[in-house]
Order: sequence, then structure tokens, then C-alpha cells
Amino acid sequence: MENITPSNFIEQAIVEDIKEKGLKKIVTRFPPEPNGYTHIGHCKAICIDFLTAEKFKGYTNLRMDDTNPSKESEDYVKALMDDIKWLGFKWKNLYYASDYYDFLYDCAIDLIKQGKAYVCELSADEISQTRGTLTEPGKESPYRNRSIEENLRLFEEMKAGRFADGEKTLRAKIDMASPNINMRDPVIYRIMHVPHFRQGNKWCIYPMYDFAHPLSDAHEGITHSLCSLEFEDHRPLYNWFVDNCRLITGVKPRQIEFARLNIAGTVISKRYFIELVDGGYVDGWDDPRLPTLAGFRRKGYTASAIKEFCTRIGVAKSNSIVQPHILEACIREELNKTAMRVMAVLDPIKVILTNYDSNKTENVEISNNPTIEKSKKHTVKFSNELYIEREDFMENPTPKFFRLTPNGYVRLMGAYVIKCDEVVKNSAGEIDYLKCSIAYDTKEQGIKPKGTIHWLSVKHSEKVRTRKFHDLLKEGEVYEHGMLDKIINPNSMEEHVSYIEPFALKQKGNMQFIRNGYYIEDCVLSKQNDRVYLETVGLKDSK
RNA sequence: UGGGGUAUCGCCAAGCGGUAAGGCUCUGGUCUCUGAAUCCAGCAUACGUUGGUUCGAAUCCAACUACCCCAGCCA
Repeated sequence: MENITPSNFIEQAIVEDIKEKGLKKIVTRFPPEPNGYTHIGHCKAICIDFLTAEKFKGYTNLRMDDTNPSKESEDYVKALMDDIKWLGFKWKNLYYASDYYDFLYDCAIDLIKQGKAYVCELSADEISQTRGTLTEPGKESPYRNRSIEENLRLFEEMKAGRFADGEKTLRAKIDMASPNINMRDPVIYRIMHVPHFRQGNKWCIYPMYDFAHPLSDAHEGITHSLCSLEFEDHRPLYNWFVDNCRLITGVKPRQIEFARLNIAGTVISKRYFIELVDGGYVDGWDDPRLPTLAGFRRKGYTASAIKEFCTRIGVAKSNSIVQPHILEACIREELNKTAMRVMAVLDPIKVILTNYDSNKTENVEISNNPTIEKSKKHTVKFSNELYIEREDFMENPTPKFFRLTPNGYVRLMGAYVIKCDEVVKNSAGEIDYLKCSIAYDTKEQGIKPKGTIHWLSVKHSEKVRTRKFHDLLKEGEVYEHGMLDKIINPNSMEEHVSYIEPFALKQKGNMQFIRNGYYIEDCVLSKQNDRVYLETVGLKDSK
């Protein structure tokens, strides 16, 4: 642990702490509130929490921050755990803040006994009104100076359920004139006659985050409590509880904040996801259009690529907006090496081979992944009627167009070299189909086509459903559009074969990805910020 | 106008007083049974602004400016 070179400001701080405090073990925690599914923002936090501890040979606890029973449920707990496991992280202990309710209650009693907490009878509105403003100090509550005995009795009665929701609160007695609003006698316990998903009806008072979090951290021996920037203002309060609660012994945890993740063009917000899911605008939490881990997984993203992304974007304190191309690059880099490829034609134009027997069918072997030297192959049926990509034919070619042109040659991926002999048009003057012929003797004739294109046999391909996706809040139209190599059997495919996404149709470099023919089961065209994206939908969990 | 933060290439981001890492994007070239991938090369005299200290500053000091967060009995 002595020779660790810090690679960000958090690790730097930890190295200093190790020297100054003589820490033996670094312990972090990932503390999600079980009220929603894991999203890419959580992933960043998860990576920071786990990877930091890992670097110092320490460990990370998973703690469900379940201090508000009105929002939380067991379903989310399970989903959260599944997601973290899927990412490949192993927590040392699984805890629940609710496991500490007794301890936390004792801490509150201790604070009261020290005259550092009091039962307040101000209503929520009154507390709000007496809190002061950003520029003016607050007013002290008339209940602030009750006797310790009375506070003890009242708090006991709060716990016993004598009062209605909101009637009383327990507040820390700190400083109503503090320039930091969090220090103006924050509420630490509120009355909520709501059953807790794990505690049932045992409690009707629940601790607030600001109180429960630092004490939970300290209680379970967390040395570094890493959280996002918006909690910077809470740090003095965090330290106040750790310093003032006499039940805390041992190493005091240190809170360090980092900037949360923002991705351009993507909303990362539980509230927003809930709206979309509950409103039926998306398929569910795992809709591939959502930046949830479940959505990414369904879309074919891999855990390692997502983790790589989190590593690449780094950890800092500046509020930055990461461009999605960084994530895309991570996905592409990995999937390029691992994903099985098949041919897919999105915008077909028919090719009829005049010198190929119309009753004949041939099996063509095509590599599952050309970047793998001894890649397995899959069989694709070849016949006299084919579809090629409309974009791969140009009637009046530009000088550097290497694909199919009238009287030009092009190679059909894994199959023959063909020549376009005639462009057949309909009455409207649009291309109906192309009459082509196979050049069987390319070698003899010295024909070396510069281009290679993908294709599908008309009678052996099948349509896939695609939808045009205008706006996340509107129902998309349905289009029949696009073909899929029929030979593909999803069950035989390895994990993560579904890559496509998200790429701009107009960006040529990225177009190559679809042209390379990854598996598509169902596509969605989405338009965001004037860019058109194509994403896969419908491939069920690949786990 | 109170408090807490942040400002380095199109996007992330290192740097911690000794003369601007790296990744993504982009641009050339190479190669190729998909114009992809690969490989090779290029891409900040410049670090929010203005002053100051110093032989020397992105790094220290001062004053500005811009943006973010805080007035839940949410986390």
C-alpha cells in the first residue's frame, strides 16, 4: 500500500490519509437508494468506489440507503445487486441502512443527552420559513432550548407512535446563523407512519440521509465515503455527526466528492426514467433507449466496455459533459474484436443474376468475425436474386466510388464478383432492380474489384421490424424496412452479438459498422439533437 | 447580494514552480473479401481574464469574469 501511485485526486487524498492517519485498510461503500434501477451515472460511482478500494487492496461494501420507506422496495434491491454483479464487482458485505436503525436511534439519544439535538414542533412550513435565506440567517426554533429530559421523553414518544406524521421532528442543534444552510439545525428524524420494506411496522420515525449516512459509514468502518459534488456542502454536517456522536469509535470516515457523469444528449435521471416507464413510453427499465444498465445490457453493451468507459472519462471535480462517442468507442473497440457479424441490408435494392440458375442455392461460408484469425464461420444461402444496400450502387458514380456501378465489378462478400449489366427502372424512372452477371473467371480476365459489399438472398432473408422513433415522449411509427440474414439463430450466438448503436446514419465511418453486418433483430431510428440514431431493440437479455 | 465548488485542444483529462501526458473525435498515408478494423503520421508557443512574485508560473499571490451546487420532515 506504500508504493501506490495515485492517478486521480481521490487516490491522492487517500495516499495522504494513509500517511497521516496510518490507515491499515481502505474501505469504501456504494450506497444506492433502492428506488430505481442502476444507470450509467451509478456505473461511474460504482467503478470509483470499487476500483479505488481495489487499488489500495481494500474492499467495498454495498449498502442500501433505505432511510425513506415511502420510495423504496425490495425489487430495486435485487435489480441493483444483479447489475453490480453483472458489472463484475464483488462487494465485501451487503448492508442496509435500515439494519442500523437501532444504532442510529441510540446515536440520536446520545446527541440529545449532550444537548445537541432537540425535538421541534414547528411544521414543515414553519421550519422552512425560519431557516432564513441564502443571504439571511435563520431564526432559532422556540423549542430549541427544551430540557434534555423533555427531549428524551418526547423523542421516545415519537418513536412510540404518539404523534402524527409531520407533527414533530428531531433536529440537531448546530447554528441557525451558519452561512451553510445545511448547518441550520437540520432535521435528523421525521415521523412517517409508513411500513418499511424490511422493517415492517417496527418504526414510525426514520432518520434523514444527512444523519444516517455519516454514522452508517463510521459504524461499518468506511474510511472513504466517495460521493458526488452536490454533497460538498453537506461535508461539514457529515463531519459534525461523526465528531459529535460519542458512539463512534475508531477511524473517522472522510467524505470526498467528485463530479457526477453527464452525457451529451442523454438525460440521466431516475425521475425521468420513472415517467417514461410508468407512462408506457418505453418498454420498461431495460428499454435500449434508456441509459440504464439493463437497457445497455439488452442493447448488447458489455460490462467490460462500460467499465472501460468509466475509466477513460476519469475522475475530477469539474462539471463536464462527456460526448457519447467516448462510450461508443469503448463499445466498438471491444465488440469489433468479439461480436459475431452477420450481414444485414437496411435499405435494399434487388439484384437479379442472369447467369445463375434460378433453382440453385449455394451455401457460402462467412467468417463470424474477421478480426479473429481462426474465427468460426456461419453459412449464408446464395441464390440468383439478391438484395444489396441501395447505397452500394451508384448509377453515375463519383470518381472514387469503388462499389457497384453500371458495367462495373464488385465483390459480393464471401461469394462471387458480379458485374452490373443493366439498370431496370419502373415507369416512374426509379430503379426497380439491377441485372447483373457473375464473373466466374475473374482471374483469367485479371479482374480485381476494388470494393466488396454485403448482400442477402431474397428468398432466404427475412424482414425485421423497425420503428422510427421521433421523440421519447411519443409513440413511434412502425415501418417494415430492412432485411436480416435468415440463417442466424439467436440461440446459437455468443453473448453480445447485437451491436449497432448509436451511430449517425450520415457519418460514413460509422456506417461501416452496419455495413459490416452485426446482428440486428429490431431497429429503432431515433432522432435526437438533429442526429439520427439507429439502435437495436428487441434482443432479449444476452446474459 | 451568503456559503461551497470548477475553469488546461472539438470532448474527457494529466500536470502540484523548470519550460503542456494520454484517450476519444478529426486530418493525412498504409493495408484490406465491405471505403471498417489494423498500422504509421499529424493535431494547444498554449493552460478563463488582467496584473504581480520569480532566472523561470498552467502551477505561487491579487483582482476580476464565467459556469455549477445549496433555502426537502428526498437521497
